[in-house]
Amino acid sequence: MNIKKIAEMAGVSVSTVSKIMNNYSDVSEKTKKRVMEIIEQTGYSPSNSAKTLATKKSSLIGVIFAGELNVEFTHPFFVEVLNSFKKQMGVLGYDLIFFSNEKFISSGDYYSRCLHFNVDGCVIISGQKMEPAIRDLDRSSIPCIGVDLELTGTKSGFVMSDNFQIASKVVEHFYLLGHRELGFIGSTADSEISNQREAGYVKAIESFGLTLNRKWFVHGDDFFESSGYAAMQQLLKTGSLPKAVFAASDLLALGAVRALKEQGLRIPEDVAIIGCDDIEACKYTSPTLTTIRQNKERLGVLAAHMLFDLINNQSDGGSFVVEPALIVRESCGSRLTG
Amino acid sequence: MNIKKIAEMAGVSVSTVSKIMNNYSDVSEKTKKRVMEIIEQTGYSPSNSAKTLATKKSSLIGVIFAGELNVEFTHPFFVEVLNSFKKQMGVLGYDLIFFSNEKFISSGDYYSRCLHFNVDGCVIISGQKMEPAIRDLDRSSIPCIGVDLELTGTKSGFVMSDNFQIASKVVEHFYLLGHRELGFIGSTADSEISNQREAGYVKAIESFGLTLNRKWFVHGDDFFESSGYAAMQQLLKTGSLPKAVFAASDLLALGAVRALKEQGLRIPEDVAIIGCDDIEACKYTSPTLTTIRQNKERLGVLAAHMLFDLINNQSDGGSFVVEPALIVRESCGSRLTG
DNA sequence: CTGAAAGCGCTTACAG
DNA sequence: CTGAAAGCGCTTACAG
Repeated sequence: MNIKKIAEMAGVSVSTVSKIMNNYSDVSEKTKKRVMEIIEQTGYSPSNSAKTLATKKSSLIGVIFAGELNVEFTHPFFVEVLNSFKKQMGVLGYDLIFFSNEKFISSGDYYSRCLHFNVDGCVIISGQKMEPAIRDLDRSSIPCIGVDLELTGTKSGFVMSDNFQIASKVVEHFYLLGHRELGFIGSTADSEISNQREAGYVKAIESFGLTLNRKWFVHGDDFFESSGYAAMQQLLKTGSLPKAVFAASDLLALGAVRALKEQGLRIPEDVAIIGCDDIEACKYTSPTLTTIRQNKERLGVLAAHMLFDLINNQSDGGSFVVEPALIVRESCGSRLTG
Repeated sequence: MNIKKIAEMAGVSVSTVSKIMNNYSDVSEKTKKRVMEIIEQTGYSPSNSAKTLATKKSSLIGVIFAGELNVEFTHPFFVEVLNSFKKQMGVLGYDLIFFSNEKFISSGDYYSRCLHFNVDGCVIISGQKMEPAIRDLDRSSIPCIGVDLELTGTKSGFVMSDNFQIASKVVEHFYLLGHRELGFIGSTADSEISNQREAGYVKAIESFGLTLNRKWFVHGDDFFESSGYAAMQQLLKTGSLPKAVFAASDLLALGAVRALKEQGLRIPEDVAIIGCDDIEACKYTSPTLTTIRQNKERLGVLAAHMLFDLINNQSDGGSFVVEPALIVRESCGSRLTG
């Protein structure tokens, strides 16, 4: 079934059918109705490739996981942002296409992939480090929104949680619980997100008038559980432990918890722990994990609307920062103050 | 940049460039080399829409989550299958497109969506219940692979874990631990997967010569934690508890654990629990959860290869069943036998 | 081994 | 309000 057959069946021209499908006003109600009925009956849906070829618009949004090849769909934070993004983008009339990295990651040529598929825009989800190829895309004329990734191109924007505020809420919570000796577990120096959280943490410690002790700051190789475990072991080896530790991700926190438990240490009595992300597992761990929740749904919805506006030239990009929330569970004990 | 410009730059015809791009043999090495160099330099990538329009092949695979609108990317089991599927499909030269349900779920017209995008094939991931629209797709000439979903069309196939074997391994484990009073927590009667696991469980109980006690069989509204919690509360209310419970998903199991703990009951001392799926959280819960691991990576890889063969007419569909593995953790106690 | 031309299914000025 | 025709960027018989 194609537009020509529909036109024949309705006894009108192809142009007229096209106009009706695209809601042009200069068609009589009568022909419109007749054609619509035929479209309805036949279940006709215009070929996206032909339409794309003619208009240079595909109604497709490219989804790019920058950096970490093996994470993608299993990353608990991004997947939730993506879920909300997809839903909102669907409402706005777009579908999502996922670029397979395998063949292209070496050349890393995301830009030509975008041209290849004629995507109307991209959402770029940050991995560990920024690939140069992402910069090319950012600088191009293709609308891009970064999630937890600062995109600065003229047709780009980004959304992220306020990492400074995240850190500040953590320090405040520790402070109110009476903890003065604070440690940190982060990812590698490559990770923008980890660095921001660390910088915010340092800043907050200082602004609360607490002593900053760098020996309690350790780093893993990524944001995963085994890195947190290794990092805490590193701390344990020094023989000196902080009273409270902020980990830059929940999985890092859970790894740290495991290392502490293995040494017979109690949480929160011996060491209080706060994670970051509020992944589902936090509720089921022992102790349940106090953490910072990012508003993933809102991040996804914002990303979708920003991208939509960028595509339709109703925005020049910019950025939105979403406020995080402290989720108090068991891993820090109860508040001492009201 | 397009094929015409490449042709001009190389001083050859468009046809020749096309042949080179598509690895036709009847081109001289000399021209081939010259053209390839120009393609390299310019970073030219042919328009997918033009190609699709001309060939009726898009190198795109449609991904469909059938049924559950809100689950999608946050479903811990499917997301891992999908990750492996995507990777393998990428190697085979395909990209993935995700249909937005929002506009179409009412009409549920997946088939016309497939035509719209000219997808070469589809992977359909089962939700709670089977939508009629999936049947239409299954019956169509578009190659489809179901994941945990029995597709029977002539151009269809499916992969799933052996649910009978899952149940049998659970019963065996309970049996060897000395448990004779076995309960079950499932999802709704709509769920094919839950039903299969239950049927397998019943069969295994009987073949082990144990007494089947239907009063210990309860069902939630879905596969999620809160359903498991509610289901266990239902059991608790009856005043009679089994010694061991198999839940059709890990989240159901975790909900059940929560309900038991709230009543001061100990796991595994008072009730042993086995879940299903081996989601990440199992390792972090208290107690850690004994479960059945489905080989998600293998399911994804198999789905990809089966779909590829179906697309290339090298197969008539069929199905693969993947063997599950029992993962022993703390929620059943230690084995009493060797 | 190379190229001219028709065709894929749309949209969009443009003419009427 | 309606339609003929060119064009989007490819591929593919076909002729040479």
